[in-house]
Amino acid sequence: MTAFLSTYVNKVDRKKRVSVPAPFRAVLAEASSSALILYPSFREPAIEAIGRDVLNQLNSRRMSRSLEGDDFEQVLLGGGDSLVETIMALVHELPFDSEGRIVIPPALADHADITDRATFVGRGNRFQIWAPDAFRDHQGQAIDALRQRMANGGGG
Amino acid sequence: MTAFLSTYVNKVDRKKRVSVPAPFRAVLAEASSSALILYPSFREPAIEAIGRDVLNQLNSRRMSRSLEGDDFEQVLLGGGDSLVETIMALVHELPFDSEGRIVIPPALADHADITDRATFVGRGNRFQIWAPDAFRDHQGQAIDALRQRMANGGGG
DNA sequence: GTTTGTCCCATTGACCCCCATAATTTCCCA
DNA sequence: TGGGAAATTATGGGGGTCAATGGGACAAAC
Repeated sequence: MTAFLSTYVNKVDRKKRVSVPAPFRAVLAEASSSALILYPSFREPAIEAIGRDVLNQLNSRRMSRSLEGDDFEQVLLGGGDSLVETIMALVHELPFDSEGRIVIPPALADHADITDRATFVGRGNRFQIWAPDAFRDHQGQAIDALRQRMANGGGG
Repeated sequence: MTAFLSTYVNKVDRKKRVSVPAPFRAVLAEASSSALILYPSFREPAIEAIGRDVLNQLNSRRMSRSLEGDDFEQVLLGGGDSLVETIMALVHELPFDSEGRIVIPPALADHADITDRATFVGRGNRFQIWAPDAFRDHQGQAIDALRQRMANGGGG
């Protein structure tokens, strides 16, 4: 499985369109469905993005776990995993136009404070979309924290 | 698996291209994918380099571990391993041209202060790319430190 | 009628492929 | 062992291709 790697900053045009970086599109195209799933991050002012296939895997795994445990209440009424259930409701499935662009739904653009530019951040199995300034700050802090951790005898 | 060994200094041409030493390319070609992954070192003003297959293994292992452990939060929002997630964003996957050259991304060239020449340093499982002057200094200090430690009765 | 959204075409600039050359190394054979 | 030929490697440059971006046309919704 190829991964989402690296960071790209693309422009949001006046029609609110933004190109998804070609390497990310290529990763999505490898999966059975190349559709794109977006939802807000709960930890950060960012949009999370995964392929449709990941969501399918996740849900079938949830279902089979409930069935194997004879937890029919979970299958019929849910309730055991509020994080996943909440995210399922917040998800947007977006189509690409013929040039590989998407239109970010206003609710998500608001959440990440994205206006005229968007930073696409590879995270391996998924990627994120940030407002460029916010991401710079966030990444700087993350790197500082890691440097500290490694200087204090951490591995890596 | 054969290892990255020895040190080579190559020229960066005016198109910012630089040949990866043929012995290093040969090591990469042994893997399923011969693509090259670069990312900044956190400890030194140098670029770290590994094969693409290493990242693939790392990511698929992360994904299957999360799914099998029913850690859906990790799949959807990440957060369990800030080192890996941060590096995924800093990574660049570089293609070779038909002559075995790469173009070092500006962000990485800046980090290592590489302009017209680049030193390729074998480190066994990975290799590094340095500005030649910086590497000379660094290596000199490393050797001095080792001499001291051994003179003081230290082990390897 | 106005607005929203999607499809299609145009432009530009960066990147990658191809070709060429020179220097080095390897190989082969005497 | 030495010398020459062939292959490989490092380097330089031109041009075609593709990705990112912009804008217009058409259809659907309000």
